[in-house]
Amino acid sequence: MAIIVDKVQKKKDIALACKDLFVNNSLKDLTIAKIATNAGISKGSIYDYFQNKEEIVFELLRHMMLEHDEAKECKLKSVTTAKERVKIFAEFFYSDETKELREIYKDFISINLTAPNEHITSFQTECVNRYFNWMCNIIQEGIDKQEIIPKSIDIAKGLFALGEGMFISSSITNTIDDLQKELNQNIETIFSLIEVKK
Amino acid sequence: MAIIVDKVQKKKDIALACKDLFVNNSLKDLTIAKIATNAGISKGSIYDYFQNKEEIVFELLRHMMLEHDEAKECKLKSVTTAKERVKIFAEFFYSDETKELREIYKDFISINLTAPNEHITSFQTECVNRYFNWMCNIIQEGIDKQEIIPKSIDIAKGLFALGEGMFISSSITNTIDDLQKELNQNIETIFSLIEVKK
DNA sequence: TATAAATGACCAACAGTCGGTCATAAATGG
DNA sequence: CCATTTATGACCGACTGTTGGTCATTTATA
Repeated sequence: MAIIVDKVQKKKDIALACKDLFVNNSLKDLTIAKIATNAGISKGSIYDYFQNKEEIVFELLRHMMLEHDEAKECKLKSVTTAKERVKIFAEFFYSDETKELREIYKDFISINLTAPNEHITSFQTECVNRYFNWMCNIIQEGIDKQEIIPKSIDIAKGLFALGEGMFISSSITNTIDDLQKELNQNIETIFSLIEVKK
Repeated sequence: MAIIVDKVQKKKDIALACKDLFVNNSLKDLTIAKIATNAGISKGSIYDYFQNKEEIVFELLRHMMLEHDEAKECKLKSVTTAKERVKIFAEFFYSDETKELREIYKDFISINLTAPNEHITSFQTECVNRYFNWMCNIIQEGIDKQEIIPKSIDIAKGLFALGEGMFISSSITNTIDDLQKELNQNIETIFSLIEVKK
């Protein structure tokens, strides 16, 4: 009897329309009014689709991550060794292609640290868990192929956390001069320790 | 001609008076008015000492960290091996004694990720750099004592970042069941790789 | 015409400002 | 040495502008 909009699709449209806005502005400087204007709808309508500003960030992150994960999956297939794969994994934290995603990711971390939002984080929990598992699989494959020693599996999650920790540290304080260099050097060293000696 | 208050001391007093408030509330729920009431002064006076809410967090963090670092220094002296020292270092991320400090630390990370605040972060940069160096020294000492192999030094910063990354991940998403267990297991595994074989 | 979508005026809460008040230390003078 | 004046900085809270979020009303379409 009346138009029925696809709420799921519209949420996605609104979030993606604001991508540049979120990427180029600090979350604090962004107002609902600006976001609404940018998305070409009114302030009131924003609230028909999202409960607050934070939810828009989550929606945006969700879609950018899905896109990124597909690209990553492809790239991971293009190499064969566990070490190469781990390095590709670490690219998330410094490469140019993921610059925009990282900006949103920072907003996401920031939101969740200041104002934990139980019901929204489920997707992100899944997502990070998926990364942990992904890393575990890469390591396990390396073990199965006898590239690296069995106990490498014990530091699989740690490898991901190492990247995350360095990323946060270098974002917040300038305690790391060159994230890419530092990260890859750590990976090299760790692999020299876990590689099977022939 | 008039009373001159020790601004440095008063900043400290205000910040410390609000410790419980910051520890027990999410930063978002705290208003300047609440903070002022809690500190026993007026809203206007808050602005005589701080530019905004964020600065109070920084001030508070500064003092809690200094206190924590002294305690840590003591504790580090009580053990002898690099592995034990690294484990003590990692306690920051999960122990009961540092619970309050961690809450403020989370606020600090959150603030800096959403609204980088150039002129204030210098202390924190120093602080984190100090932690990095601290860890490097612990590792270097272990190398000098021939407990661990020379190239261990290449993952010293990584060891600290690993803790930070796991801490953030476990705070944000429940992707880590037991931070303490996981962290110590990673340290054990890494040390089993870098320990000098006799 | 019935109903969902979209709107923007509206409100309450908040951060941050500013003119005014007051206590006290210094200066003055008897 | 004490009484009085004066200068100053600490402190306050009313005020302003901005923002997040609501809701009665309007608009569009099937």
